[in-house]
Amino acid sequence: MSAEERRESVVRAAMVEFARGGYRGTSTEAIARRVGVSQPYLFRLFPNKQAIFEAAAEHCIEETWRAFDRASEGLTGEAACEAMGEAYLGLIADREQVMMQMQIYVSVFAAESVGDNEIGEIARAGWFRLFERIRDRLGDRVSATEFMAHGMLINTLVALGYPAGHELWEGFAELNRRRDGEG
Amino acid sequence: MSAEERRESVVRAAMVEFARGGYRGTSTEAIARRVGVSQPYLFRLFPNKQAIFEAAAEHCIEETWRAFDRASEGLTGEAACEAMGEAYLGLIADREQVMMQMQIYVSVFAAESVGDNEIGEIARAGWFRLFERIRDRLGDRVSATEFMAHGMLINTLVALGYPAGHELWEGFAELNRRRDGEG
DNA sequence: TTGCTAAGTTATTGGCCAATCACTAATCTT
DNA sequence: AAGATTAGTGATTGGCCAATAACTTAGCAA
Repeated sequence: MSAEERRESVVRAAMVEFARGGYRGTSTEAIARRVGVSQPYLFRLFPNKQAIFEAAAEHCIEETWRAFDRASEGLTGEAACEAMGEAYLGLIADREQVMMQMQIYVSVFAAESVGDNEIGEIARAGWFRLFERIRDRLGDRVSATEFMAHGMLINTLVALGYPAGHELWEGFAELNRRRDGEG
Repeated sequence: MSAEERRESVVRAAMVEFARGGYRGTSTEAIARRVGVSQPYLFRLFPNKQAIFEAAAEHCIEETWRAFDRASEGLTGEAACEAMGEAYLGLIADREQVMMQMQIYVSVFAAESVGDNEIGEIARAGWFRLFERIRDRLGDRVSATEFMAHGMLINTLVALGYPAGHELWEGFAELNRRRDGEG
């Protein structure tokens, strides 16, 4: 397998592992095992552990957008909003995608606390790009902000692991119904 | 100082450290240093590191509610919502309070991935209790859900470290103005 | 003043982990 | 077929860290 192909499989494996354990709680050994290569070989493909995390973070944000894009292609405004909302509910079927997003958020502060702004800049740029694309599709900033807010609530409910049918999920569903009714 | 008083100061110190580094990225040594005691003494006060994290998590959620409670005492409905929204903006002045919340969220999944449901149960119970109290104050479930969603968006913007005045913050402010106008 | 209790320390250990080094095996080039 | 490039491994190391064990100090009661 070429180095470039390997790098891609490392990024996918890293996403799964980092989603579970976070940056500090994930060993390069665990990533290597999942890829099926030796641990030292990761350091031929990436300069260090942080570079793997950054690549996984980039990939995660792009993947999120692709899911929204696919779901709402050709739509705008309220129709796009509904399509993307459904896409989000599909996305969270695997908790890992959501968890990786949250791991990015907490890693920014940790990194910046020790003087490293690199992850932060990647994350801020990536997240803002996601926001802009959503805003362009929904047509206005306020709708996009509200969409993101709902997304962040979903992330939290998923992370905390409330089972389907819990009152918190019901509350969210009711909120959506009411919004769709008004909109 | 009595053991009980020490335990309380450990919890406060632990919140700061865990907020920055997360569970795995925080050493008991760092917590002890912040408290001003030796590292092994922590294990006289708590059975293990996880117990310290759990205590800090509990404390964090309770503290959040106290801030809301103080701000909205005697108010209900829309007035309570505005008061609590302002309180939230005050809360995030120290990024640590917000970050500890997010660290709780990601720690639940990490713990449950290795078969430990304890943190998860504490976090789910604590967060739901927070939700119920807010719902009771705001008067209905949908308002509470929306309030929480906005809170989770704020958490994310804070975690990612967007500076005040960034378009994302402006979008949020506009959303609030519009909602207040309608409400 | 002795003996007890509660607060606290120093020293240590066993395990994990990122990263480096030196090496091997296969494929491609000329 | 020789030399060069590319993919990949095994062994190791130095540092960190949770937790334990053994010891110390200070107050207090009889």
